[in-house]
Amino acid sequence: MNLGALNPEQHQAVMTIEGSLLIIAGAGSGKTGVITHRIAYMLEQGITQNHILALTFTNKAADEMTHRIKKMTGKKLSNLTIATFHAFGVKVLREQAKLLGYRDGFSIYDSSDKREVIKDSARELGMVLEHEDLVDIEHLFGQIKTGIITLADQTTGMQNLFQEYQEFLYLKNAFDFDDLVARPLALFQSHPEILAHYQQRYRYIMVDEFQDTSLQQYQWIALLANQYRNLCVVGDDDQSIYSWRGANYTNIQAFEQDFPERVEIKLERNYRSTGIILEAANALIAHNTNRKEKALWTESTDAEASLQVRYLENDQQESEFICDTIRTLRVSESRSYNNFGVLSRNNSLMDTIEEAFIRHDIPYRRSGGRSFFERKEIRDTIAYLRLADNIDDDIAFVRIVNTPRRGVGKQTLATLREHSDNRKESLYCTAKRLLDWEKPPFSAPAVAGLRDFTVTLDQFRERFTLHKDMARTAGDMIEAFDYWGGLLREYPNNDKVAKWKYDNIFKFLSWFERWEKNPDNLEPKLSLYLMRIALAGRERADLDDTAMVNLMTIHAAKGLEFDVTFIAGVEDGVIPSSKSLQENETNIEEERRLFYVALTRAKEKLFMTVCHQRRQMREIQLCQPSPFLHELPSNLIETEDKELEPEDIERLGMSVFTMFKD
DNA sequence: ATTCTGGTCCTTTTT
DNA sequence: GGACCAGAAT
Repeated sequence: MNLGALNPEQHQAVMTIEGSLLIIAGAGSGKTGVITHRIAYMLEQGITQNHILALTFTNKAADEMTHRIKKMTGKKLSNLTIATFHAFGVKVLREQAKLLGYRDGFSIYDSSDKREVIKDSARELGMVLEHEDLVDIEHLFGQIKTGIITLADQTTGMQNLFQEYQEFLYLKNAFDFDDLVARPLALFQSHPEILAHYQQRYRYIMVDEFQDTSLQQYQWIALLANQYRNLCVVGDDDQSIYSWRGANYTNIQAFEQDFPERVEIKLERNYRSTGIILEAANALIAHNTNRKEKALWTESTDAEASLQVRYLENDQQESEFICDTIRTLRVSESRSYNNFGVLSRNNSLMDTIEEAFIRHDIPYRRSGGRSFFERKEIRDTIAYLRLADNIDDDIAFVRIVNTPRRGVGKQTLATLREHSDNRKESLYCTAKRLLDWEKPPFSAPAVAGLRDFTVTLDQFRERFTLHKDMARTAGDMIEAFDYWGGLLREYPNNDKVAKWKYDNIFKFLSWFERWEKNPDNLEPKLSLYLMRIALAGRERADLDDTAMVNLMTIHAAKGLEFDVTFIAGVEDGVIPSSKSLQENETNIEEERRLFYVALTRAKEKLFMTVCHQRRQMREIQLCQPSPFLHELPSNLIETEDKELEPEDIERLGMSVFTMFKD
């Protein structure tokens, strides 16, 4: 380990391993390096892996850290816990599942699964829900579970629905995302002996991205750290961008109160961005109130550096500009594709850009948004696996019982539901029970379809319990269910699409296989893989290290950096998002932080693009530049074709007029 | 009667 | 491009 490379503040942060520690780490201040060095130092001091817990927000960050520490120490890290809060929650829940009446191999429900369960619960109570109600309730239940609001304050109808929802989850042997934090916390609060057990085990705790912890997550780790009080939190209040998910940057203040003996270290030297970019970012964030004063500084002065704003006519031209610039810079400055990052406030903006990348043959990697794992064929495959693993997973059952089509429709499902509700039995078990009747209460095709389905699935369930060649088994299962035939029927005159989709499935299975066969993987079980992908969700396993341009939301870009960064759609209503401001005007500060995060991703060159008009949901919308642009010192910004000179504003006015004429 | 097929609305950010 | 509801095909 080379501690010499650290600056004095970083050095102090690494060496302070006993007691509580608050590290305020500005953007690009080498935070990850400090955390990994600190863990490596602990190991060097003879602290066993067992006693160390490091919590992060994304799997990517956790993997990156593990990788770096492994490289630094050259040790096998099988007992070191570096995980996301949610993954750590799963670990605790697996260890304590019995206590909660759950069986091993429970399912984890994401928000669309959650919505289905709410629907089921409502149906059970005879409630009819509009789509909007559903979204609201989903949100409400999340808030109840994360402790933002209390169940007792809700109407009796809502309380009943919530109870029913919980009951349904339990019957399906499933947890939703919020449970992964809420249940372990509740367990620690109600069972002192369990808490004591985990306190003994995890004596050194570290939390990354502390500004993004929810109140509940903070309570959880504060409880865990209460015995040994070796808690180190690392955060930057200026990069708090998850308040909509319950993140509460006042946790920093709570920490200061709860751990008065803490040591506080500020990392203010930035190693990432050039002076121009940093100065602009500092000027922007200074507009926020109620923040910890920071002065980021850098010694980097680079002649190549630049900060540009480009005004384009529409989103097509914006995409063209981005493509052109990437292609030009790649050649003229011999940069590799993966040194480029293209960021946007929301997913939908990326569609046009993505199309342009395809048109121009620019290899790209799109993360966040509708990812690989959200493709229908992949979700179907996962549902097959989920049901094979957890027979009570009704949501998976409903998804695939008629995929490919096998004559099991609405009516059959209704009958099935009716019979399962009476007995509190899962749909799959109900189906099997009813099929054994002399005269099953289904139509003839449905009987045949269900029979086929259950027989095949049972056969593969058997094979999965061997925990051997699971990816292979999964492939055989897809084949046995004739997914290929289903695809051909679905795309009768487009077998290219069918082929592509089928290939996706096997690409997915090859990742599964790689995970399964990895020698570092101590417990290759189907349920563990399913949990892993449920938690990794949108993050695609970065298996291919081919150079690709990175296309992502600003949220997804946090913690990353790019030599050349584009921020697309720097327009009023996009960033700051009108939706967000509608919700609450004070959200402007969070939107500003979001923009701050975007700016500070750039190392050398930063391009911001603004369109005059943009196609959104079949309609052409006129756009104004983002008010945040005025908060950047104008002397730093280059606008190559000075389009905002008075005569051009007039021209813009003209085009607005022409628009309305149509 | 039941499954299937073809038209509508809507998209902030994610573990 | 998907979830939803209304008619067509079996």
